[in-house]
Amino acid sequence: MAGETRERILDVAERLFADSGFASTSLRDITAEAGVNLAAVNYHFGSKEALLVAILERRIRPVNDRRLALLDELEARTANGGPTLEQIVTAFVSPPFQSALIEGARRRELMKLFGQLHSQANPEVRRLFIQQFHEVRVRFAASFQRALPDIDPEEVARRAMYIVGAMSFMMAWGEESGHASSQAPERLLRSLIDFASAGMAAPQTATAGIPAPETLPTAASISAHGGHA
Amino acid sequence: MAGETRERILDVAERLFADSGFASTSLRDITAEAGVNLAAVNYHFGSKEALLVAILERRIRPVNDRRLALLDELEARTANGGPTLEQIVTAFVSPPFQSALIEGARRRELMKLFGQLHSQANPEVRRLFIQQFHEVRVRFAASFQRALPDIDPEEVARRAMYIVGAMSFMMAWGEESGHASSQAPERLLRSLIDFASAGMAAPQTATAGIPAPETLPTAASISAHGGHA
DNA sequence: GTATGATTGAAACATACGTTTGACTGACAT
DNA sequence: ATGTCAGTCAAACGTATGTTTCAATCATAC
Repeated sequence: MAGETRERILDVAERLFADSGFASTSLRDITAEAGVNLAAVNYHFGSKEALLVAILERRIRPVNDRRLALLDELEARTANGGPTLEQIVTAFVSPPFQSALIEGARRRELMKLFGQLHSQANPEVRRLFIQQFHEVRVRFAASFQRALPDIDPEEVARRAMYIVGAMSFMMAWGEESGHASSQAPERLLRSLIDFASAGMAAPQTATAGIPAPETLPTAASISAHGGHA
Repeated sequence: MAGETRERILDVAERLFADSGFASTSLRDITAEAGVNLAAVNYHFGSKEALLVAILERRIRPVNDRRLALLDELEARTANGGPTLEQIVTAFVSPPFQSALIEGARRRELMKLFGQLHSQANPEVRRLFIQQFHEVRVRFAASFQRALPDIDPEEVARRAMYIVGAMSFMMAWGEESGHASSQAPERLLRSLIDFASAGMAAPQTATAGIPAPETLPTAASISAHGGHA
C-alpha cells in the first residue's frame, strides 16, 4: 500500500516523541515499534528532524483552521459589539479538545509533544512552530482586544498567553498530577473556559511604583495590601 | 578550591540543559564550557542524571520553602476567615519571581528547564520532581478551598493547575512569543496575579448533560449559548 | 619530607546514534 | 517479456555519547 509505512511512522513517532522527548527517541525505537525498516524514515521524510516537522504540521493545522473558522463565524454573527469573552475563549480552547476526542487516547501524548517544543534545541523547528500559530495569535488578540477596550494591548496579549499555558499544562500533566483531571473531557473544557473567561475579564491593576527587587511581595506586604475575607 | 568545580558544573549545566534540553546536552558540552575535566561530572555527581537531580533540588527547594513560609504567615495573620484569593495567589506565584530576580538573567533558562521536566523520559526523575511539590500542592489546595467553599475540591485543584500552567508558560515563552513580556518582572507578576485571582474566583458552571463528542461546541452552539455583548 | 586522601587529567571503552549505501522486490506500463 | 521506478531491506559508516580507568597532582596532617 502506498502511504501505509509513512502513516505508521507518523503515528508511532508522534507517540514516542511525546512520551520520551525528541532527542531521547531513536529512529530505531520508532521503526522497530512501527514494524518498518530503519531506512524508511530517511526515505519518506529525509531526516529525523523533518519527521518532527511533518508530525507537527499534521496536528496543528487542522486545530488552528478550526479555531479561525469558529472565530470567523462568531464575528459574523455578532457584528454589533463583537462576541463575548466566553465565546472567544471557547473558540480558542475547544478545537484541541475536539481533536483530542477524535484521536482517542492520544490527547495527553500530543500535548506533551507540543509542550516539549518550547525547549527544543533547533531554532529552525521552533521558528516553524511559532509561525504556525501566527495568524491565530493575531486574530484572537484583535478579538479579545475588542471585547476588552479598557485593557492595555500588551496585557491582553499576556492574558491570552496565560490561557495557552493553562491549557497546555492541563493537557500535558492532567492525568499525572493527582486526581484532578481523570474527568470527562467535557468537564475539563467547561472548567477551563470558566477559568480563562474570568481571568480575561479581570480588572487591570496599576503597577504601583515598580518596586526594587528587595521589596517584592513579602508575607507582610501581601497581608497588608490584600485585607482578608 | 573545594566545591568550585562542582559549582561551575552546576551553573553551566543548568543553563545548557535549559537551553537545549537534557538529552541534547552532552557532558562534553558542559565540561568544556565550564573549563573542567570531562570525568569531573561523574566524579562529583555520579552520573548525568544525578547531575540533573542536583540542579533541580538546588533551585526548587528554596522557592517552595518560601511559598510555604509566606502561606504560614498569611494564615497566621488572618485566622478568622483565612486569606483572600489574591493573597494566596501572590504567596504562590511570587517566590519564583523573587528567585528569578536574585539569579539575574537566568529566569528564562531556569523556567524552561522546569517546563522540560514535564516531558522528560526517565520516570524516576519525574517522580522526584513531583514529590518536591507535594507539600506545596496540599497546603495551597487547602487554603484555596477555604477561600472558595462553593467550588468543588476537584475544580479548585484544576484551577490551581491552570495557574501553574500560566506561570510556567509565561516564564518559558515570555520573551519569545512577541513583545508580550519584555516587561519589568514586577509588571508581569502583577498581571499574573490579576489573571489568576480572577480565574480562581470564577463561578462554577454546571456541565450540562455531558455531550457526545460530535456535539462539542461548534460555532453555532457557541453563539447560541453565549449571546453577544 | 613524606604519607594520605581527595581531586583532576588524558585517554580509552563500549555502545547507540542518524544517515547512507546498494542490492532486492513487486507492481504496472509498454 | 521487459523495463521502470517507488518502496523495502540488511548492513555498514562515521561519529558522538556516558562512563570508566588509572596515572598525575594537590593540599593537608603527621
